[in-house]
This record gives sequence, structure tokens and C-alpha cells, in this order.
Amino acid sequence: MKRNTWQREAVREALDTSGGFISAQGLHSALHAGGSPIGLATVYRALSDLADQGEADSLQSPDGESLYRACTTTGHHHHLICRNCGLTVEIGADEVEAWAKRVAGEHGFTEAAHVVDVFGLCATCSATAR
Amino acid sequence: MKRNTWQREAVREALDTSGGFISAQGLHSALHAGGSPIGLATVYRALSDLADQGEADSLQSPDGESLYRACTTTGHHHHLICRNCGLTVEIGADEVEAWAKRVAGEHGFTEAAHVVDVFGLCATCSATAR
DNA sequence: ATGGTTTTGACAATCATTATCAATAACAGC
DNA sequence: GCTGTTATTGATAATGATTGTCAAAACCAT
Ligand SMILES: [Zn+2]
Ligand SMILES: [Zn+2]
Ligand SMILES: [Zn+2]
Ligand SMILES: [Zn+2]
Repeated sequence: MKRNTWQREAVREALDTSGGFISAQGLHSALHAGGSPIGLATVYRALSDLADQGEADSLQSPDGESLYRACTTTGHHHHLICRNCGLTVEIGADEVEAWAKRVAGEHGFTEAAHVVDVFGLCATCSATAR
Repeated sequence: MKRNTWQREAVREALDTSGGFISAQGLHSALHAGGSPIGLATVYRALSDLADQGEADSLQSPDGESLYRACTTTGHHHHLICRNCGLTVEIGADEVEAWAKRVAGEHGFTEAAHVVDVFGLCATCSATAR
């Protein structure tokens, strides 16, 4: 049976607080900065569990890091992510869902999954950058 | 000035031969299997260069590895990839391009890039799997 | 409160990728 | 073709993220 520990709860809360996508290392740093003595391995395990249970979304950053986020949308969705500050907008994309299903079918592919993310600079970061 | 070496050419040819997306490690193994004594670091450098010059496409595998492929389509496009055998189909996706641009704009994002890939089992692998 | 079982965390191990740097090989100019 | 300059190579070390190990600590049903 699965047990409840303050570590797991701490990770959940830190994820909620973070707002945007964040790496395991980043979350661990944030937790430490907040005074938590949680171990790094534990953060990795908690994030992995949260992702498995569907309580967190995960994706690969452009440079191959795994990033996690506590999303509010329950169902399947995609993300618009600021590559500077991490601000994330959850996006429903029915037309993309249809497209993905169609192209997979047209080429005889089964068990198709898709990776669809948009990375850019949010309005705030765009303004700052100039 | 850039010099031409048999190593660089070997990587280009191996990429062409591969057909699907392949990792640097995988290409290095393939080259060694074919009798080439090329070094691993050189394969990494050559692939990075090819990607920079637009002669190769690159993407992150679902588990965070960088994969490369010599694509025939010159312009921007996306991929339908067999997660079992690596078979890759190049896909033009005007509707997705438009969608990505639209959602970025709607939320004030600039310099938006998108990651759009479909992973599945190709017809052959689907048949074998059952 | 107790005991069996899960979870933790310090640390080692792994794996992909990048940095080093002396030795090598391209190639421009003679 | 020979030569000197300089980009490139490759063995290896270094890095950085992630996972494995395992004894000690924490949970929780009883
Ligand atoms: Zn931003
Ligand atoms: Zn989708
Ligand atoms: Zn391509
Ligand atoms: Zn296949």
C-alpha cells in the first residue's frame, strides 16, 4: 500500500507553487531554498509517481531535461511555454488531436501518441527583452 | 575555414543509410559495425554540425535522447515515427503551423517555435506485435 | 505502542553528452 | 609535390542528469 509522507506532500505543494514547468533539480533547489531538507532522489521519485498518477504533466525540454508541472486541466491538453521564465498556458487543441489521429491512420500507424508543445517568449519577457 | 574529412562524409552516408531517426551512439555503433574506426566524439560533432547546417533534422526522443535524421524534405516539416523500428514519415502540417502561430499570438508570445511529433507503431511493427 | 513494510536519503553507479589537448591531417601557397 | 599553418580528430576525463543501492527512519494497521 502507498503511504503518505511529508516529502511527497512537499513536492506536490512546491509544484503547485512553481506555476510553470520545472525540472527535478530545480524543484529540489527550490525546496532547499525554502528550508526543506528533502533528498534529491526523493524528489525524483515523487515527481515520477505524480506523473504516473496523472497528477503532474511532464515533457522534455528542448535540451533533453524532464520538466514537470501540476496542471489544472484534467483531460488531455498541450502547452504554450515561455522559454525564459517558464510561464505556461494550458491549451486545448482539438484540431491538432484530429490531425494527429488522421496522419497516423493514413500511414497505418497504431498506438499513436503525440508530442505537441509551443515554446516562445511570453508577453512580459518579450517586453523585457527589447 | 571548414575542411572536408572522410569522417564527416562517413557520418553523412551512415545517416542516409539509416533511414529513420537514430542517436549519436547508435550511429557510432553502426559505423563501427561497418568497420569504420571513427571516434564517438567525432560522430557527436558531425551530427551537431549537420543539424546546424540544416542537413539533418534532430529531435528529442521521449526518454530524452537526441535523435538525428537526414530528411529529404527541404522546408519545415514534422515526423511520424515508429517507436519500435524507427521508420519515419515526413509530414507537412499546414494546419498545425497555423494553429501554433495562432495560439502563440493569442497569448502574446513571440519568437514561438513548436515541437510536433507523432510516435506510434508502423504498419509492419503493428502486424508483428500481435 | 509494536512490528512488518514502505519510504527515505546519502552515496555510488550509469548513461548521454561535452570538454581537453596532444597528435594528426587538410589544404593554401609556394 | 612539399611545407607550414591550422582545423580536426579521438582517447580520455569531466560533467550533469537520472537511477540503483541499502541501511536507517518513518508509516500505519493491528
Ligand atoms: Zn516569460
Ligand atoms: Zn494532444
Ligand atoms: Zn525531417
Ligand atoms: Zn516500425
